Amino acid sequence: MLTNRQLQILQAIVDDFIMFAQPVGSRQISKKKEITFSPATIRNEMADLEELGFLEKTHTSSGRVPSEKGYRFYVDHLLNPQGINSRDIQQIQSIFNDRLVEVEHIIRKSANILSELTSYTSILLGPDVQRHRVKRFSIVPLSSDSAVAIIVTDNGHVENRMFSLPPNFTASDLEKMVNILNERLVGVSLEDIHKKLEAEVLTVLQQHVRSADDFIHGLVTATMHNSESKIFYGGKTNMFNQPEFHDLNKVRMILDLMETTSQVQSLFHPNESGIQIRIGSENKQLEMENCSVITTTYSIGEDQQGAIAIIGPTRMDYKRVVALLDVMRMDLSQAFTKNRSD
Amino acid sequence: MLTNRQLQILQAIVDDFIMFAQPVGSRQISKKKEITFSPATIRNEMADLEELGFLEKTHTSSGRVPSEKGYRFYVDHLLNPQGINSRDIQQIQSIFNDRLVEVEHIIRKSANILSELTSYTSILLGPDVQRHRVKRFSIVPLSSDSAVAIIVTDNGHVENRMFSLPPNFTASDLEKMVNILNERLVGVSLEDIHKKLEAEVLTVLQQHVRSADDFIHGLVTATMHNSESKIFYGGKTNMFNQPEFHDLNKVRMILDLMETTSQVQSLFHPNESGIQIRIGSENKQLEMENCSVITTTYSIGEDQQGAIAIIGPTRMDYKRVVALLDVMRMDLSQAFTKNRSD
DNA sequence: ATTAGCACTCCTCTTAGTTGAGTGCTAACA
DNA sequence: TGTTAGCACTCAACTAAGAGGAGTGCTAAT
Repeated sequence: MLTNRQLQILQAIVDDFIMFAQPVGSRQISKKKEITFSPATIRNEMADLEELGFLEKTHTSSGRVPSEKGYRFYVDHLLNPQGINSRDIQQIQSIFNDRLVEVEHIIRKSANILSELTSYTSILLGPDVQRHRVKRFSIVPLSSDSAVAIIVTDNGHVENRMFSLPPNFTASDLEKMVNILNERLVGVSLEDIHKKLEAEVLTVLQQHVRSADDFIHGLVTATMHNSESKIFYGGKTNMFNQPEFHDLNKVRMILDLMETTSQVQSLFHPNESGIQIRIGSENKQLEMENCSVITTTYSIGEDQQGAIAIIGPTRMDYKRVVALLDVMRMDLSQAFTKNRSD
Repeated sequence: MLTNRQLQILQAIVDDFIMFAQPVGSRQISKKKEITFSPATIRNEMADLEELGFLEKTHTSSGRVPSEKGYRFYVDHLLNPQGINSRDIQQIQSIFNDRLVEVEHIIRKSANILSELTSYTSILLGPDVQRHRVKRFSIVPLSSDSAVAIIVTDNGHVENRMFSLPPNFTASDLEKMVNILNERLVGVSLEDIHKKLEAEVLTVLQQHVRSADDFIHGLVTATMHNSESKIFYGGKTNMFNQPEFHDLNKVRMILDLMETTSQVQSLFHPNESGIQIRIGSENKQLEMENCSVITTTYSIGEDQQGAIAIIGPTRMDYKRVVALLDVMRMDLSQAFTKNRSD
């Protein structure tokens, strides 16, 4: 158990390092007004804190730097939630100023504002399209041998896919088909379409429409690799500002990671609620060794969910980011559920 | 006018510098087998070439480096077109292997393969959606007060936009509306929809559908900011490989530029045909001082056009990139026009 | 228990010296 | 007259040595 004084010193060190990115020494700490004891005392405490694993030295006679354990303790116990200033709130509100109807626009704008306010990189996940339900299914023929299948979901999302038509496929065939599909698929979620098609609809179609096999096959494969939730980025190059990322290789690895959808998605932890903080190697990705990732979720409508992530150095301004994310998630959730009941 | 020997030396220097990224000296050149004269002679010629502005020195006693004028001369006069090897061609062909129907998939894959083959960054512009023509217009109501408008174009592209319905808008209103819109809009290109709506359709609609004003207004604004052609990137971080981009600031500026749609679009010169090469400051963007951009176009269907750009250092392997782009544009054009007449 | 004092560490910056690649010029050569 | 060998000179890049300074740990005094 840490003494009060140790807590105070640990906090001062982490705060200072977050601010200046320089190893912090005992004198530096002693100058702060909330600190009442001498550099020598601080040095003793620092030695203890180091022994406990909360601090590290870069070399024998350097100042101290928080360890991952130090950051962890800091965010768990020393992060007295603090409001953000009104200018920040104003900026966030500006997202909703221009009465944008489309979810996508709002999210895109949110990503940009978040990265601006934090000066880190933001990633926003849109709603999970897989859980939308089919509102309307339609097919628009383009030529004698190709057509576009369109699915509109209850949330107004539109999925579309081109496919080729079997030869001698008539307009009435198509109509029958669309009718059958609408009867059966409306209300089914996108993730279930594939199953549903194979289990029920396939046989019905084969009874009513000739030469449908090819067609169905195309349709099934088309619905198989459905699109995942869209990903929006803000401030991709913001990390260049951070002194810890003056290393080309690190930056490159992170940028590359952000191009890989699956990697990005594994940054999120949709099952946990509230705000999650992963510090350095707590992230599964090796590339993220020197990064912290703060994530949270927001709700879209009744049962949809989106997610937000902020990526920065482990020396991240946790207090500010957590506060900002908190406001953001609330505002987004509110905007998207209000929208719906409009 | 340059002598034969000067041409030979200039070519050797540019080739060498492209390969090794090091200032090249007279000895280095004299060792090449196609060079038959001594270092001293080469030094004299180099001095002349420098005076003529084709070469530069990094300091008094360094080897020579091609100037922008040198590169320009090189690509204009010394770039004997050379085939690419069969492995490259095979890789390019692999884009078309898996019978993808969708333009978007092919383009996405092309961007990746191009960046792999060149080890530079590739940017592909999809077809210019603005010039597609409306094939079908439809509206799907989501709730009592909102709906999705969907436009399917002759090329199978789907545009959709949410908008709010005026209160007391009935299903039959909607049907009338959709019928009118289809009668008038089918065959109109997306860029003209806006005009057409205002000029003709507006009055007709007002006659037939009550309380349509709001609706039309929404529709008009929705069609106004239509989406531009989609942009696909390949190998965004490839430039990290180039020694000239070991400078964080340069990389950052270029990456930032690539996030700005308007900037990216101004890299292209759609009116010129064939393959364009912009070297260093020939690019309008300041950020591109140290880059060369090679662009070309490919055709999609009868009258659509896409574009390709490769961004690399001025010390780019022009010969290879030009050859690759040439194959690529042909293959893409062929694939997309074949697809259509299938 | 706290703190002033002090020896010690080691990073960082500066200066000086060395090396080597490459040039330009001159004079010899074919 | 064009080509080339030879040589003095330049300058970036590397190495070594020394000075300065921030910061520590320990001891002894308060």
